[in-house]
Amino acid sequence: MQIHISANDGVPIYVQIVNQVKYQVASGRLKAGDELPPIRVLAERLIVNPNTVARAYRELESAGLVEKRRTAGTYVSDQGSPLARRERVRILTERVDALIAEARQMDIPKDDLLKLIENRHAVLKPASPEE
Amino acid sequence: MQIHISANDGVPIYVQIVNQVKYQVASGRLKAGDELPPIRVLAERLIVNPNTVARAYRELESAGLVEKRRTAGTYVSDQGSPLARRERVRILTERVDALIAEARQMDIPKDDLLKLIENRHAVLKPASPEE
DNA sequence: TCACTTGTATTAATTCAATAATACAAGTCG
DNA sequence: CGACTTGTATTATTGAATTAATACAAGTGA
Repeated sequence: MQIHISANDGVPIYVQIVNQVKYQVASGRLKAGDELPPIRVLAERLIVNPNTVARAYRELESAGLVEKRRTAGTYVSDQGSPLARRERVRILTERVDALIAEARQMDIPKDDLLKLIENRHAVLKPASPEE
Repeated sequence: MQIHISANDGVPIYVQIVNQVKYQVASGRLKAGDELPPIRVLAERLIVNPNTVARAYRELESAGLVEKRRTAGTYVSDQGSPLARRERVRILTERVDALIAEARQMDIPKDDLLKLIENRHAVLKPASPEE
């Protein structure tokens, strides 16, 4: 599993790890059952404190993307499972609610919002791995 | 203009001010041309440093919601003006882009996202002032 | 005009999230 | 069984964001 950290992004290291794992799962480069590197191993590779990787793994677990088997490692969970999908939808729902609230504050009607999403979706066509 | 600050929200004071002004403008309680309280007056009322209010006003200005007339006060700008609307759309576009990126990472198709927004919009029907 | 009220700028203190240092707990698997 | 490898917990450090203290600048409008 390849992960790249850029130091001065303003983006916290643990978030960078989370995002890259998420992307690799979504893109199929990481499949259900695949084992992630042990915390210490990845930490050493990234020249980062093990706690930082631990935090990333913790977030990934609570997002339903991976499962931790105590002393046996961390594994990509089955994304097709109802539980994993439900978790993803739950998280996305939070984001959507925030967006709707903001649109309302701005007095922008729902239909305009939907149109905006259509447009941006078209513009942002190729989901690029790098940010 | 009534503004309420809750101390231990985790939400920065200046953000609370910004949000409440935004909401009052969106809801029509503040209209184009209305004058906001002078920085010092609002600061005293909220028992907060004038700089904190100044920051809120600065953000509101750069969001296109208010206009500052140097020594003559701060006024709600005309939200119908193309400039104000363009600014609001610009800000909303950032949020939308982030949401789309997240949905993609989660491998949730556009149509599901749109459906989710429709649903949440219905659920969240009455935009409540309090959060 | 010119005192007063407005927003601005600069610097410091404080708070809090992110990261690190270090030690602990526990299941695996030879 | 028991050493090893795994994730966990606790505490400290650091750095950035928030808030505050204080002084400045400038247009208004009586």
